[in-house]
Formats: sequence, structure tokens, C-alpha cells
Amino acid sequence: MLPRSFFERDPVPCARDLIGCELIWGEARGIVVETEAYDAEDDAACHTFSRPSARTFVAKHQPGTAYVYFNYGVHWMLNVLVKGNRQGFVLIRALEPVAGLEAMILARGTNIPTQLCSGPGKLARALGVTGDDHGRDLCSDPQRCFLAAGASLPVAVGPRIGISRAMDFPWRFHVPANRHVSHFRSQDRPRPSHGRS
DNA sequence: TTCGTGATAGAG
DNA sequence: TCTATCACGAAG
Repeated sequence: MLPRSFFERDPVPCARDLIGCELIWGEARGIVVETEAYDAEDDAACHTFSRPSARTFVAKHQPGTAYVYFNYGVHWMLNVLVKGNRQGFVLIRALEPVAGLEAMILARGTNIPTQLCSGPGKLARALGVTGDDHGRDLCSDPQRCFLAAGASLPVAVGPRIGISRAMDFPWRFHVPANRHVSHFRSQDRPRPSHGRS
């Protein structure tokens, strides 16, 4: 299980290093293939920027705590609180499922493996993450934690997805050419451009 | 490309 | 109270 010290670091390197780690969630397991970093201080896209409750959460919890919230009236989002020199969150955006597929298929209503956890909302649905998990310590329960990366995977960096502020920060990390990431568009193959760069 | 859905927060 | 906004996903 990843020790708390793993999360006693800045959000950006922490987000990058979570790629390739395994998320254990009860019977379910998956390799983390996509993350995003959010910085509690200078990042206008971070909840702490506009939500007092998020600032309180950061102040009152230790690193390695789950920060879960409901968005668009539909989706739960799973983040991990990290506190190093800088504080913030790492959003878990996509997993490559490796165990507990049956339950995921049931929860998601699809049996296409690459669509079970290929997005933050999908992942939470597949694993059964809800508001009950908000504030849960992910460094003490072997059924709700991360495992260190088994193999070193290639990591690509780019701008974050789905936000409307601080869009220029290259704080999204993912495994290139992995079909379990969200917004997969054969990113390693040249695709036709229609005038736009 | 559209639209549903509900929690949160700030304004009135 | 009212309204804007939102780290999404699915259907079209």
C-alpha cells in the first residue's frame, strides 16, 4: 500500500507518479492511467479557489485522504488530498481495470472493457465511489488504497480537460496510446487536420 | 453538438 | 429565494 509519505508531496509530481500505480477498491482493482493535478493556492480551476468548504477540507485532513464530490448532478469525482510544499488534489481520471470486472460491468451497464473506467465519472460509477467515501483515509485500509507501480509506464503530459479556468497548465498525465484513458482519439497516430493546428 | 442533473456559493 | 456555474457522459 502506498504510504502516506507518497502524498506528502506537491500535487503535480504526485499526479505524475500515480500513473502506473494500482487502485484497490474492495474487490475491484485497476491501474491508474490518467490523472490531473490541482493546486490549492494559485490554481483558479481548483475547488479551493471558489469553495470555502474545500479550503476547510484541505486544512482539516491529512494527505492521502479522499476528496469526493458530486458534479453536474450526475457524477462523483474521486480525488486524493496531497500536501507537500504545495497543497492540492490529484483527480483520478481513468483506470485500466484488472480485477472485479463483473461488478464494474453491472454498475456501468456496458461490457466493453475500455469504457468501464475511461473517465472520472465512469470510474466512480464502476467502483461504487460515492459521497460516503468523502474524507476516507486511503493510507490505512488495505481495501481502499493504492499499490506502488509494478512497472514503469510511459507518461504523457498535457493540458487538463473539462475546465474553464487555468486551461494552460499542463497538469494532466496519462499513459500514451492506452485505450482506457478518457478522450482517447488514437493520440499517437497522426490524424487528419482540417486547418486547425 | 446538445442537454440533463443537483450541490454549492454568492448575490439580492 | 434566485441564479450561475460546474474537474461529465450519452445520445444524436
